[in-house]
Parts: sequence; C-alpha cells; structure tokens
Amino acid sequence: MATAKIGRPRSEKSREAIIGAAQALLNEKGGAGLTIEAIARRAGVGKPTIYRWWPTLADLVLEALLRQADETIAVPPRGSLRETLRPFLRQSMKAIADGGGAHLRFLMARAQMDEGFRQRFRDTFAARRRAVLKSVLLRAAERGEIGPGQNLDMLLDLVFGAMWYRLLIGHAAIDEPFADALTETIVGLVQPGEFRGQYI
Amino acid sequence: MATAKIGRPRSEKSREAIIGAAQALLNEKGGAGLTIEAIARRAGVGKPTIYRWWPTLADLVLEALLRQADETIAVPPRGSLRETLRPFLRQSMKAIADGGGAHLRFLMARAQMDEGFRQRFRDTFAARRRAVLKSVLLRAAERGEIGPGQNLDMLLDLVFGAMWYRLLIGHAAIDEPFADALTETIVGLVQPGEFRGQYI
Amino acid sequence: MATAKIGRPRSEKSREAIIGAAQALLNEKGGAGLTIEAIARRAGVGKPTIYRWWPTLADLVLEALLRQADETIAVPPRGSLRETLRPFLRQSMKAIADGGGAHLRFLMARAQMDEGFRQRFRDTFAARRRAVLKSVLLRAAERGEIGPGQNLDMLLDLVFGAMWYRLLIGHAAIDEPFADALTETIVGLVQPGEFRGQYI
Amino acid sequence: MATAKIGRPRSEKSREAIIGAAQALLNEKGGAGLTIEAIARRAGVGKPTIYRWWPTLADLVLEALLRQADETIAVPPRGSLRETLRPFLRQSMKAIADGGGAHLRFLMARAQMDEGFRQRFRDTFAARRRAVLKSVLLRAAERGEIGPGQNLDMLLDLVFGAMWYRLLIGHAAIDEPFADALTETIVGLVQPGEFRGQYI
DNA sequence: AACTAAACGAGACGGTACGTCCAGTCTTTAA
DNA sequence: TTAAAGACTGGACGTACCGTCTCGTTTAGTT
Repeated sequence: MATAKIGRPRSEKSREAIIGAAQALLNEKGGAGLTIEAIARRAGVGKPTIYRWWPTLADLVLEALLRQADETIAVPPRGSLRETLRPFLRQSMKAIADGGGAHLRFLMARAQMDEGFRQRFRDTFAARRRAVLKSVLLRAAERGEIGPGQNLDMLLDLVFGAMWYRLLIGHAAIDEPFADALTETIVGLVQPGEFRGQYI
Repeated sequence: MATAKIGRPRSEKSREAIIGAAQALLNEKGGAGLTIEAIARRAGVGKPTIYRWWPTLADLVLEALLRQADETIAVPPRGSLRETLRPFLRQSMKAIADGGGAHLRFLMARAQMDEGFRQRFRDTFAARRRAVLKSVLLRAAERGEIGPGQNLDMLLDLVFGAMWYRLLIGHAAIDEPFADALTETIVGLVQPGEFRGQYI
Repeated sequence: MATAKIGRPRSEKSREAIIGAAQALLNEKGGAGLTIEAIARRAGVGKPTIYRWWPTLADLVLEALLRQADETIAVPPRGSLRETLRPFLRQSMKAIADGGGAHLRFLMARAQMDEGFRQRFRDTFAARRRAVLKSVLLRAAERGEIGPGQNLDMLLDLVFGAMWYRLLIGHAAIDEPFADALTETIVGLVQPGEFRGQYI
Repeated sequence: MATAKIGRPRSEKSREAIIGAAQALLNEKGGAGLTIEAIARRAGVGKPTIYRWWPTLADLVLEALLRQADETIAVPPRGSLRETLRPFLRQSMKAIADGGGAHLRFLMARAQMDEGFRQRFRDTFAARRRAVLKSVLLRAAERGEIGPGQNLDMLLDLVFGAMWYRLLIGHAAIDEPFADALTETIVGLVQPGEFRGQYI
C-alpha cells in the first residue's frame, strides 16, 4: 500500500501559529525585519520546527499568501472579455491593496536571491495566475473577441507586468481606476479589425 | 571662499576597485553572495571606505549599472514610432542580456527591502528611463501616430512592466524577438482609428 | 621592517570582560552551563569577538586559569626535598580549593572531547607543571636525597596523578593534610638505601 | 502485593542493540560524537527507549563498560604482594588498551559535567575498583609485607591516580612496562623497615 | 480467545547552543 | 585632516542534539 504513517503527527497548531506570525510581522514591519528567528519567537515555536516544514523563509511566506488568497480566488464566470477581465483585475488589485502587496514584494525580492525559490515561485504561483488569465483570454478568443494576430502570452506579460511594475517601483497606485484603465487598454488592443501590425 | 580642501584626497583608485569588484562579483555569483564584505575583500579596501561613499550596497550597484549603461545610452533619433521604438527596445534588452540583468534584478530586490533606496531608485533610474521613452511617445503623438485616447503613462507601464516581469520571473527570454514583438504590439495598440475604449 | 600595525587595535577591555565573565560563571554554576553564548552575554560582547581570539571555550578557560595561577606561582626555593615539596603541594592544593578546581575539572573534561585541545593542554599546562616539580626532584637527586633507582617521571605521575584523581573523582578532600601526607609518602619512597625493586 | 506485572516486557534485543551501538560508536569515533541520537539511529531504536532505561548517556556507557569488563575481572588470587599486584595492574592496563580507555575517558569527562552521575560513578565503579585493590593490600599487610606506617587509602590514590593521569593527559603509554614499573614502585614504597617518614 | 497494559519504532515538538557571516560603527595609523 | 584598515558589538543564519511528547504497533500475561 502507501507509505505507513508512523511517528508523532505534525502539529497543526504550530503550523497555524507560524503562518500567523509571519502574516502579522509582514504586515507590521514589512519585508525587512521579517526573519525566521522573529517568527519563531512570535509563534512560540522552535526554529527547527520551521526549517522542518519549509525550506526557506520565502516558501513560508508563499504559503501564507496562498492561504489568504485562496479565499478570494473566485474564478471569473462568463460574459464579454471586458466584463470578465475587469472584475479579475479589480479583485487582484484589491487583494494587493488589502495586504497581499507586502507578501508579493517580499517574494519577488527573495526570488532574485535564491534561484531555487525563484523556480518554485514561477512554477506554482506565477504559472497559476497566468493560467487563470489565459483561460479567460482563450474563451474570449473563441468568442471572436480577440483578433487572430494576437499572441496571448504577450498579453499576459503586459497585464501582469504592468501590475508587478507598479507594485515594485511604487510610482503609482494599484487601485480600481488602474484596474479599469488596464481593462480598457487590453480590450482596445485585442479587438479584431483591420490589420494593425503583425506579431512576429 | 568655501571650505578649504585639506586632508588626504579621495583615492580614485579605490573607487574604481570597488565598483569593479562589485561588477565582477555580480557577474560571477549573481545577486546572492554580493555583500559589502565580499566587495571590500575583493577590492582590497576597508569596509568604511565603501560606507563613506555609498549609503547602501544598492546605491553602489546602481552606480555600477549607470557607469556601464552610459556607454550604451544612445538616445533614439527620429523616424516613425516603430522605427524609434524597435531599436530602443532591442538595445534595452541587449543591455540586459549582456550583464545588466543581474544588476537590475539585484536593485529591484533591494528596493523591496529598503524604502529609502526604493525611492532613490524610482526617482533616478526608473524615472529617467520613463522620461526617455515618454519623449519618444510624445513625438509620435505629435506626428499623429498615437490616437488621442491613449494614456501615455499606461503605455510606459505596459512596456517596462513586460520587460521587468520577464526579467524577474524568468519564464521567458529577453531577446530581440521579444523586443520586436513588443514593438509591434504597442504600435498596433496606439494607432488612431475608430474609438476603441475610453481611458478612465 | 616588521609588519605595519594599522587598524583598530584589540580591545583589552573586552578581553578582560570575557575572561572575567568566564571566571564568574565557572565559579557560580560550575562547568556545566558554561557556554560561549553565556559568556558573551555576561561580558557584553559579541560571540565572534570570542571566537576571534580563542579557538575553543577550553582555551579561553585555560587562559583564565593561567591568569589567576600566575599570581600564586612562586617557584619553591631551596632546602631539603621535604621542605620544598611540602609548600609546593600545599600551594597547589590551596589554589585548587580556592576556585582553580572548577577550572581544572572543566579543562580535563574538555580535553577528553577535543583531541586538539588535549594536546595543547598537555603541552602547555601539564608539561609546565611537570617541569616545575621535576626540577625540584632533580635538585634533590643531586643532593643525594633520592636514590639512584628512582624514575623521576614515575614520581611525577604518582604525585600529579593522586591530586588529579582526588579532584576528578571527588572521594576525598584536597587540602593541607593531604598535601602533607603526600609529601611524606614521596619523601619516604625516594630515600636511598638498600635495594627496593628495580625500575624496568 | 505490589504492582502486578502486566504489559509487554522489556525487549532484551533492544537493550543489546543499544549497548552494542554505544560500544561501536565509542570505539569508532571516540567520546566526541557519541550522542543519544546517534546511538538510537545505529541501534534502530527510538530515543525514548534509551531514556526509559538509562537516566543519562553516561550511565549507559558505564553499563557498557561493566559488561565488557566483567569478563576480564578475574580476582587476583594469592602469593606475595608483587605477585598479586603485577597481574592486577597488567590486566587493568590491558583492558584499557583493548578499548576500555575510551569508555573511561568518556565517563570521567561526563562526571565533571553532571554531579549526579559523578556520584554514581564514584560509588559504583570507582569504589568497586578501590575495594578490589584494597583487599589485596589488606592481605599483604596481614602477611607483614606492608609497614604499619602506611596509609592504604593513600596507596590507592597513588596507584589509580597514576593510571588515570596517564590515561587522561595522554603523555605516556598505559602498557605492561608501566604496570610493572608501578608495581615495583609500590612494592618498594611499602616494604617495612627503618622509619621513613611519618604519615600524618 | 479476547482483553489489557506496557514497551516498542518513529518522529515532531520547544529549546539551547553551536560556529559563521555580515551589517554597520569605532579607533587607530598612514598619507 | 581625511583616508584606509581592521577590530568591534550585535543579530540572524542554518544545524545538531537535547529531553519530552504523541502516535500507531507489538507482545506478553490476565481474564
């Protein structure tokens, strides 16, 4: 059969405390000052307990992010591209404004320092987000709302790139007006019509 | 006049050695492992000498980046938007591929950990790059190549965002085909014509 | 010339504080519980400062022992063997009773766990103590107080062995009566006379 | 009567495995590196099983020592003091050379760190060894081979002290020549005759 | 034969200390 | 009088064990 399950089982209480402490510290002090030592102190937990379950502080923060993001997933239903994309972007930006931004900024920074984590971050979080939006675009393309010359992956880079760029550089707000403007820009970009440049 | 210039003069040799060491370490080992201590060792210099001239390791790397980027600035001249944007993007991506990518990734990571540097990074480097591209877009708008409904700042976010996003996530290459595709996408997006959504 | 001496010199204040803290902790809590971490805390010093100057906690304790033993060295002068040996042993045992015992027990324990330190301990401390007593025995032998059949190194093992054995096992006191009895035993053992067994 | 004896009985197999693993590790790697964790791993046993039966790692090693020493006990029979003492010492030193030395060094080190174990070590192992040798000396004294002025306990300290001292410091071998030399020294020391110093 | 209870292996737990790296500051000598 | 060099305090790192705990499993003796 499967592997036998022996030994003391994992303490869910500790797990919760650790993730909770990471959340709290990130929201209070921001990414700098978020250390494994501080989390262990706050959670009333030994450092090895953290290392046992997460290879890296970044992986722990990623799990914390996913935990709180899961509640707000809400796959967008149907309708026109505009009516699907707008709530997707509004919701994404709302999650960022409501605290997720600190997580994302921390994770992106760590991804630049740890190639292993960068790969995990790319393959789990980023790829998942891209997949969600890509399915939206694919349905729009099937409905004929997107011209045949459009490269959907380029569109993903444009949309997520603009959000990440604003988040990381911090030169402009990530709010509902931005979500709406980005929606209109993308909708305007993709609409089929006369030839407007060839994708190479 | 002002303060007399007495005392031991600054050693330009040390300055060069420091920046050179930073360049070398960044290219060899990447962002992780780039520390002030390592730079001081490599440059044969005391740590305080570094702290005296740069407030932060990130500022030092930023200077190193600007130093090597200055040679490749070459403001794009005239012609159509396509003919101006394409070399601009090709050149930008070539600089990234030729080693600048490590600098940029390091700087963006540090900006997420140090709000003070983030501001300097935004106000010097990022703003400068935006200004260059914006002047290109403005000239194109004057020539009527860009429709009146376009928000130029949104275009900047799209272009730089897509580049940064690919650089940071690492899911796709930053190369000439990408530069060309991005050029075509932007050119197609901005061309004036029938109404295609209103910027809010 | 010799090597130039630049840079901040070693802080004698820290050195004193470290050794003092080690002394204090050893006297208060005994060998168990004497850790580098605790010494650093007590001395108000960073751990690396300790590691910079002593390879091992044991080496630090050894220096602390030598520092306080230096004051009580007082090489025994002349006279008969009995008149020289007795004060030597009394003084040695007084030093043990006055606090040196904790140091010695700690050091001997560490020597059993760290072969490198064991060698240093043997070559510096133990060899030095043996040399002092051996010179006493040599002078006595020159004066004819020790029979020709005696192996002086065996005598050293007997004298130091008995002291260490009592100290480590703890079955009997290390005090003045013991010093005097040991003196008489050795003096009786070595006196020349009829043949009493041959050293092999 | 007392508590009924129900439940699973102690596993002798585990006990053997634990003691065997301790023996093996001690012989292979010496005292440093002998940990309960390593023993449990090697023996294929859970840590609590070890803690259930021995209060301390030192107590476990002590039992391992006694188990292998029991085979070589061989109480010395009769004859002169020399003829009794010499095999006793030879045998003791052979046991040390054959592997018991590592056990003894480990135990003596642990006795310095744990006062509770020091007492047990003293009251069981050391006292037993002293009793054996003391009975030898008593019989010799009854036969008149030892002068009336001799303090037998001092003799025990001399003999065991010299052995332990060599074992712990490591400045000289513990071998048959040493056993013989020590025998002759003791025999020469104790022989009755003209007055040779008074024991105080 | 079924029940009971202790000992078993496994391994996670909260902790302590380890020895190292680096940050940023301070103090001295050299230029 | 400033630059340069190196020792400083201090915090966090990731690891090794400690001794305790909680599991599911095994194994005898008791009913």
